[in-house]
Amino acid sequence: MDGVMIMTPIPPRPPAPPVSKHNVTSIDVARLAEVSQSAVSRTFTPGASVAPDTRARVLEAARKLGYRPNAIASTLSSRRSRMIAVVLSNMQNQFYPVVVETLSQRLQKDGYHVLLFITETEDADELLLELMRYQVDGIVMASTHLSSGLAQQIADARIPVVMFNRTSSKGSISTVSSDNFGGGRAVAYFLAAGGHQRVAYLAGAEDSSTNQDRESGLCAGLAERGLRVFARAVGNYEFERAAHATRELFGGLVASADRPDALFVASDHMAFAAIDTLRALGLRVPEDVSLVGFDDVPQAAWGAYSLTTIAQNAVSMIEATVGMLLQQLADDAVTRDHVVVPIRLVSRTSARLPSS
Amino acid sequence: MDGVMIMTPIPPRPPAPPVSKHNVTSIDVARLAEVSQSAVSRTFTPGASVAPDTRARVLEAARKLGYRPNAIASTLSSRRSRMIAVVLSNMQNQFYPVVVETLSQRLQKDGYHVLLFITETEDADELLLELMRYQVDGIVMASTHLSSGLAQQIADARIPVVMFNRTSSKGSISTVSSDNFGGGRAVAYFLAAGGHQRVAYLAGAEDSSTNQDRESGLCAGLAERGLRVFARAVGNYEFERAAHATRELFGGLVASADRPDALFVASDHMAFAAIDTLRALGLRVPEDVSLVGFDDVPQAAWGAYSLTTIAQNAVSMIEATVGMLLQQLADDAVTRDHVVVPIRLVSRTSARLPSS
DNA sequence: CTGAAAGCGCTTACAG
DNA sequence: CTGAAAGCGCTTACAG
Repeated sequence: MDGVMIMTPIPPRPPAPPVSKHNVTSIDVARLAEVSQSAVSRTFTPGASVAPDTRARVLEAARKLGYRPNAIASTLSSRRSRMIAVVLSNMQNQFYPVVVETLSQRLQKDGYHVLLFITETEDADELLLELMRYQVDGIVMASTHLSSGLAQQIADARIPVVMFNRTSSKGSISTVSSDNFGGGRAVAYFLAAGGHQRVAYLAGAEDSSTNQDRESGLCAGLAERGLRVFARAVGNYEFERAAHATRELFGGLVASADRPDALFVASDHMAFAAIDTLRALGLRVPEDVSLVGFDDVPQAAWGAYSLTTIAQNAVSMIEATVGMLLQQLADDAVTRDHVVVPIRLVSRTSARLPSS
Repeated sequence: MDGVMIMTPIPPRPPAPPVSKHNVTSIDVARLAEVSQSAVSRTFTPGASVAPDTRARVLEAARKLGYRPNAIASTLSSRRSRMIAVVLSNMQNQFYPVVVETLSQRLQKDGYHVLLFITETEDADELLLELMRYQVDGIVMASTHLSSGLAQQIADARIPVVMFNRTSSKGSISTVSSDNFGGGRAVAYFLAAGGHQRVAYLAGAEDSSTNQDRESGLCAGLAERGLRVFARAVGNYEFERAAHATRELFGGLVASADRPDALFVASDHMAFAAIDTLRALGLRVPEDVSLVGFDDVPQAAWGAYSLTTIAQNAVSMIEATVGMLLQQLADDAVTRDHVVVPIRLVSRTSARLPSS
């Protein structure tokens, strides 16, 4: 029966109640309240000057009629939609659902709404242009990169953009990211202090700034401790590819003394795949291999993984993002800032502790 | 340094290029193409009648000017926004990120956009009213319930609504859900066939239709096999509460022969908490306790859990949801259908298999 | 504080 | 197929 659906039609609704098709507008309210349409508009515009009793009569009439200002009409005339576009890919990585949830609640708190776009592809240009048709007040890009041509177009249109959890080589767009380099280095220090000699790296997407910075940090930190990256494979931030990369790194060396004794994985999502794979190979975590992830997604704390990882402070990152957006909206000016949010190493049980 | 941010200001942009603040409109395009503004509008309206060479001149002019029709103005005059509101809570449960991703890609394919609302609270009414200000073409409710008063208002406004993964006792709103009763019953059959005698149930939110149907199915199925639910605790679809509920069910009985030998958990998300907790208590899954979840989220397949579970067919559910929405939009009529999508038991290793 | 009126940028009968 | 024009429901100077 797979794939079949059971439809249970319900008899047609009883004849519609005598509700006019006409939506109630500010003019209807004005008529009932015996004021001008402008007065109605002002009553619903924060900060506009309306006499207290005018306002009271308007509100009363609005309540009676069930009036709500039409946000689309308001957008057309005020050029403010109170919509923020959020562009994402990769909802598989639990970091992003957390971000979407926190971000959307944060924006709702300030009366903004989220227009969501999910794209797996690199075809961000067409998508962004489509977004701009909706007169969004700002854009949060937590996915892909921006072509420089498009970045220029958006800047010309005076739409604030923030790149979230990625930096741009051009520096021409505002960015918010964690201290990825510092995170990679902290892992290096931690593993070196734990006496590990052969630290492998499981990379995310090669062309992503997060991966590059985390890896640079790891290399720099290991170098400071007289070590270097012992082995490396690429997981592209994907679960299956991470499992495969782990097999590459350990597959032939399970019984060998020459296998990595530690593995730094560029994201928790890939780290779960790595742990599953190591265990399937018969290797124990952390007795045989210490493992450290990056993100501190909710599952990292789950008992079956208990992942030592670098925590990204999603709340701070979002606070910075929203702050930058709202500031630019308030000033009616597009700026370019680069915020780097500190990270924190969360030690659980997937990596051997420094013996000290 | 936790909580501190490092801001790296970038010098102000060079003087803006000579781009007029004026957005390019259909009038600008009409002027350049030497046609009427109506002709421009028709060129961008699928199905409108425009002579081929008029269209060509318009497109050429539009390309030169970088023109894109303003979707807000279009919404105001056509009363079609091509935006669908999606209301969610609980992005922690990985089923919902999967749904958001699939749903938003499915809608994008048809030229619709997702206006996202995340609400933890039961205060859906205010939220929905706010949504309606944006003239959304339809609403997908994958969260909370609808007060009957509000449901009526929405129906009066002729806005199609689909309740996703929940049913309503009133039947006055379209719904799409899995065969939750059938899923619960399938679990009962499966566990009974595996020789389990003491089947416990870890409930989701008591007032949710999904929980009620899954539990009814379990009870019915067990009854058919001459069994009944041996014990029960409530996890409310939350991870921590599920862990706590598991301790309630097994805490004092670890060494007892009188503890449950199987546990059906109303969602995978809670099932992960249950497995972690059982293991922490020293109980083996499935040797000491068989465990079955519901949803088949991506993590259910992860090695550390390898969860036997009832798979919801998210793609079919979404297809049905979008189909109903688009159909109603096309017919300009609000209907009420109830779609039930078949489920499938996915047997992994967290539950003992029927010996046959 | 208030009202009349122009304007935001489209769509859509209507007449040709 | 085409153009002139009304209208969608607001906001916002402007004048009082």
